Amino acid sequence: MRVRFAPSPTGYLHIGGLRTALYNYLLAKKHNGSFILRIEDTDQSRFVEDAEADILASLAWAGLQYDEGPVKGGPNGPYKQSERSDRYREIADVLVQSGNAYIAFDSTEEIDALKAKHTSPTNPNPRYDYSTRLEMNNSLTIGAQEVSERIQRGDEFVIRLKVEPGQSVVFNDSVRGGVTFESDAVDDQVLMKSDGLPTYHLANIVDDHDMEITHVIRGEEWLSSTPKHILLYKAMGWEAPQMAHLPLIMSPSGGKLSKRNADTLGIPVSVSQYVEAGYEPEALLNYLALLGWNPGDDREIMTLPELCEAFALEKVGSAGVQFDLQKLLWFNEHYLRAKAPLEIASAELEAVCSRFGPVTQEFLAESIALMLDRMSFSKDIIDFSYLFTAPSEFDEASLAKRWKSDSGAVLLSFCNDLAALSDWKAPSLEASLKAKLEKEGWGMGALMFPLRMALSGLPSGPDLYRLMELLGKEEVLSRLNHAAATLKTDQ
RNA sequence: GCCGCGUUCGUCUAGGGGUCUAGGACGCUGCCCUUUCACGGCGGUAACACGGGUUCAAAUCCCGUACGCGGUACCA
Repeated sequence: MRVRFAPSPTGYLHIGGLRTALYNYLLAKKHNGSFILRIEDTDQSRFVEDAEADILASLAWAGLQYDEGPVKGGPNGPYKQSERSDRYREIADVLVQSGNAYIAFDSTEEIDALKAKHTSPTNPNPRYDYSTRLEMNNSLTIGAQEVSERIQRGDEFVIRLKVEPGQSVVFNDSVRGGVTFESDAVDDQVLMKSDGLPTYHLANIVDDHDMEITHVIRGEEWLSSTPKHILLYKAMGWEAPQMAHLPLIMSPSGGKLSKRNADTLGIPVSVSQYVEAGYEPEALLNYLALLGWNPGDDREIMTLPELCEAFALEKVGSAGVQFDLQKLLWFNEHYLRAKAPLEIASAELEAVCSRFGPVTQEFLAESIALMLDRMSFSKDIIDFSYLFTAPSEFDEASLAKRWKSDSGAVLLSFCNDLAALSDWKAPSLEASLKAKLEKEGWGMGALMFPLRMALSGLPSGPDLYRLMELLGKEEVLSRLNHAAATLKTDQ
């Protein structure tokens, strides 16, 4: 089994593209096959300079390693279509020689004129096909002599697929079952553009054949182009690969998840945006795998090897799927909490230090261990500033409600107990606090709230004893004294 | 317009004639845990697009309608 992911460097890798790559990867690995990466850069006008680098970087980030492809190479290279032009030209010539394709000289103006002529309310999009091609300037209507003269002269021309009407093009799709198109509805697609480069349709089938691709897994937007590809394989006498068209990923507002409608909903569409936002690659992959596929049981949290093991094209759904950022977030939180605090700390150390000054990796790891249950992304740790510096603001609403006139005095009184405490560990701190409550006859809230407020400036947060242990005696006493001094007269 | 594909809780889905008073997950929500919040645990909420068939029996098969999506380029 050999599959390929064939993105076009006309933009950064799209989240839907990553899912297509993932499904290809999963199928290949499931069957011990090869996963090939091919760059389809045949459109010079839409070429984006750093798109290819972004595609490679995004796949690497996701951990989808390809067996053959650009940079890495392989037995069927090159893996960039711009470097395979001769081969496409060769095949195009074969198709013209065999009568399955023809040369056309029509200018854009002439084609526009054809369309204008045939446009009517019942036919809003006239095609260049069997019904109109004899009205045009092509090797079907011009003598062979003149055709070669015009080519000699340097006239621009394209090569079009000659689609004969009256045939049913049938193919089996692994996701959708049998699909039938009538050739009457297929136009004489351009195969070679006037710039000498192939269109997707030609390059794609030539490469898939030459690279011995056995399964084509791609987005549903290609479904209606498939009859052209089937016809092309037939014209060349090549066996077509097994087809599988994946359901499209839709925006919650409807339609394809495009840059525009996703951005307004706060949904990133480029993989690089997910990298930047701090998503864990395992989370994105796991979420994407389940977007249109399921393992056939109730499992949801699955590692890449588990996904490979369970994957089957037959379990891929055929209806479009809506992207749900909230569920992705759930996956992300799950994977984040499964990580070692020290590992997260090493990733975030630089950012934390540059914001708050020197912090040791050990201290950061302990802070993360304390905060992990309330983090969604590893970078969230930086938002808990009170771990690294004394609070400069205190939540006014809860202060007004719960800071009593004696709260400052309560804090100072407890400070005396704490100052005498030698074992600065959470259990001792808890024992000390409870002893204080008992001795003074205070309720839990009378001390807990002022304490939390003084230490973090917030009415809620992590376990206080552990927080106090983490901050250390000196820092805690300093914050308590400061709060008692500054907050006492407010109310 | 034409061609193609699709339609089960708000979302992702299980289901493939009787086991469906339709299961799981996210979300939302109640309770428990807890100094608080979060995490976690236990509950709740909510769906077979519609209309005809076929059948003893239909979410499941067939037809039609509606709706959605894709395509209709010298873009991929």
